[in-house]
Amino acid sequence: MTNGKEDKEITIYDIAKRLKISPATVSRALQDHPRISAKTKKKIFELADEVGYRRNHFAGNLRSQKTQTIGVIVPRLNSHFMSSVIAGIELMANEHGYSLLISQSSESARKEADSAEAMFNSRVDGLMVSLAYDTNTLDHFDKFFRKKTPVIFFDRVKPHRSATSILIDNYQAAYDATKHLIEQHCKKIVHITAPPMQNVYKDRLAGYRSALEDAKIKFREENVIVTNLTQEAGYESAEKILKMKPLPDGIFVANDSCAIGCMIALKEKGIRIPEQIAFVGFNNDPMSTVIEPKLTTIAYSGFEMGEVAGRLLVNHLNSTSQINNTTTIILRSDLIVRQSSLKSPAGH
Amino acid sequence: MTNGKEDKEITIYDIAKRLKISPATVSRALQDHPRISAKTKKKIFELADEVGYRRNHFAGNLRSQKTQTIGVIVPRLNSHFMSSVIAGIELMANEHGYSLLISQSSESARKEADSAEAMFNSRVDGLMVSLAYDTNTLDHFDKFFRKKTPVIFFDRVKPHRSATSILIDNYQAAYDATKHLIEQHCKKIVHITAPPMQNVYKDRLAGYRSALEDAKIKFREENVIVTNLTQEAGYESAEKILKMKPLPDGIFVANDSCAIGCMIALKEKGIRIPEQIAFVGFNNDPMSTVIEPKLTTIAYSGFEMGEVAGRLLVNHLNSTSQINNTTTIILRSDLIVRQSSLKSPAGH
DNA sequence: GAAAAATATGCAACCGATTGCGCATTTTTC
DNA sequence: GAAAAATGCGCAATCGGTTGCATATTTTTC
Repeated sequence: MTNGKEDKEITIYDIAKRLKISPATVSRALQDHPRISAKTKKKIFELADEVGYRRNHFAGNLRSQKTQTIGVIVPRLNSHFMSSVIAGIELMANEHGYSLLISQSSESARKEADSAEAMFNSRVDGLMVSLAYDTNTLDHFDKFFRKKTPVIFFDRVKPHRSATSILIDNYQAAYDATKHLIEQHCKKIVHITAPPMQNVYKDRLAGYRSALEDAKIKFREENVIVTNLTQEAGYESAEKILKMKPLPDGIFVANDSCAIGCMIALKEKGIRIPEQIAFVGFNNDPMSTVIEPKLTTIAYSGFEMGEVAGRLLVNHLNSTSQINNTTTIILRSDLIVRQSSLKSPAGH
Repeated sequence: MTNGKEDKEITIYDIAKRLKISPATVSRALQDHPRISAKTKKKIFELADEVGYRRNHFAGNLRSQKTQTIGVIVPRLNSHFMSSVIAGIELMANEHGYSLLISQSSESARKEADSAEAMFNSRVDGLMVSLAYDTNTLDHFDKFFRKKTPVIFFDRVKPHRSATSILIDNYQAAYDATKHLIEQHCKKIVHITAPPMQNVYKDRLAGYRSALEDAKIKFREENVIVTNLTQEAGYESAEKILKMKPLPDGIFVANDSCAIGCMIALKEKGIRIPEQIAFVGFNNDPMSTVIEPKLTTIAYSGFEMGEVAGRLLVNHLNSTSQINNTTTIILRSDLIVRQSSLKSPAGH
């Protein structure tokens, strides 16, 4: 069959024996330790290469008590935004020799806690989390904080003195989105969002409110619809909207899929968008360019967020930088104007 | 601060000492070894629980030469289908104590080989792969085959005597899709697909062709448009279509996003869908219900595919079943008829 | 050219769980 | 009641790198 050599794993002991030196020297050489002479290193690297030596992570990690693994917990894996974030994290992690342990909470705080427990037991070197819908305490991460394992929250975050957060300025983004609707002469703007338990929804609500007030439009509780932001929820919200008198002339939704569900329902009822009701979403999901009219939305890159989070964690773990110096990182977001919000003829 | 106990990791030695028994007994008890008495086990479990013992994977894996890790390589992470598959795999893997090492090839055979190499070096217990666009050899998996590490291909597969494949019947699905268009009285049906290097595209092309021939419609090379199946490619393909004389009256696209790109472009040119041109896509992407008219498509569950693949691998690794007995698993797929293909008034 | 400093390598004890083998104790067998 | 079988547990080696400390060798210093 095969060579025979290829079947047995090569260890540093094999290399040491062949070169008549000690395993310690081989180990150090492989780590590019300064105390090993260039000549010896060369010999070792060449032989290692020749015989196809592969470091055994388990032996090394056992000794060094590092796992070279990063845990990632997200609400769900199969959303465009989240899978982009993960792609970004993966890129950074892979580049620096870290592996990813990925788990989803399915928007449940309990499963999030379970995942955290599992991650803890797997002794991940660092943890990245985007919180579930109904997470209202960070107690399940206490173990990590106590052990000084770095934890990074992204997008859906909660402030904590031992953790770093990466997110966009949700307040400002929502302010801009709402202001844009106002500039399109909307007078009655509805906001569809999730329960304001998570920062993202609380801040978006606040931004919406401020924009209204700055334009001397009174904020009204009854113009805020709280849902779970799924596409179905959007569809159902349309009913509530149709019952409003007068009908709103603008709707700002805290996420695109929900906005799209709502638009579809309203269109079925014969509402013209944007003429009767203008729409702004949030996230720049690929779907936002498929719906008709195309959806105005807030764009921010999940991939970039993943990269930033990944880089931050990796740098900290390799201690080129201390994570503690940073508690919050704000990434850029942009309002992308499309037809769904353009009442004025400016929109070519 | 904290208890003090919580800071140091508990090992089986600690438990052994406290109970005045040997670590071997503790180890065996924790594995529910039959030779340890129920009484002893009980004591051990209780203490382990009390002091918060966590098994050290590294020590165990080092000894047992198992990593309890499954490698996953996908073309890209941020597609609805792929992230669903991964969600399915994650579920199964997690349930059985396996971790996932995830990596993306970005549709490049070279990066796929790199990832495979990395997975091999991480000594994954098993590997799941959906092949990149331009992968035309499985040589980069030889190492796994030689080492008898199980490899499962899913969706985008290539037959190999040492690997198992999980996929749908692409031929039949494409046949059904095309037949459906024919039943809608389409006479000239265009097929947009990717280069037929991968099974999925080859089989879909064959199904399309057979359906035509069975309906006594001549298959014409010039009615097949080869692209990379992105949404942009669909958009661009519309140009080619508009130049055809006569215009086709039906288009079967090998994936939804490309179909949608094409539909958007055609709509912009004033083509009426489905009246002038009927559309059928493939994958049942969430976008397919957002486009107008809603897209008829082939539905199959990525989540389920992930679950099946995960279960198969896990069972094999736990040797409750041998994977070698199975070389191919075909999952169910369904034609979902929506407005985009309904020329006849039968549509609801 | 001897002492001091710098460089290069080795020894051996870890890290924590697993497991073949052996011994001791208890139970079964006839 | 002695031999055989079953049960319960411990000893000690093992998996493969890592690293503090010691030792050996070379280079520098004056």
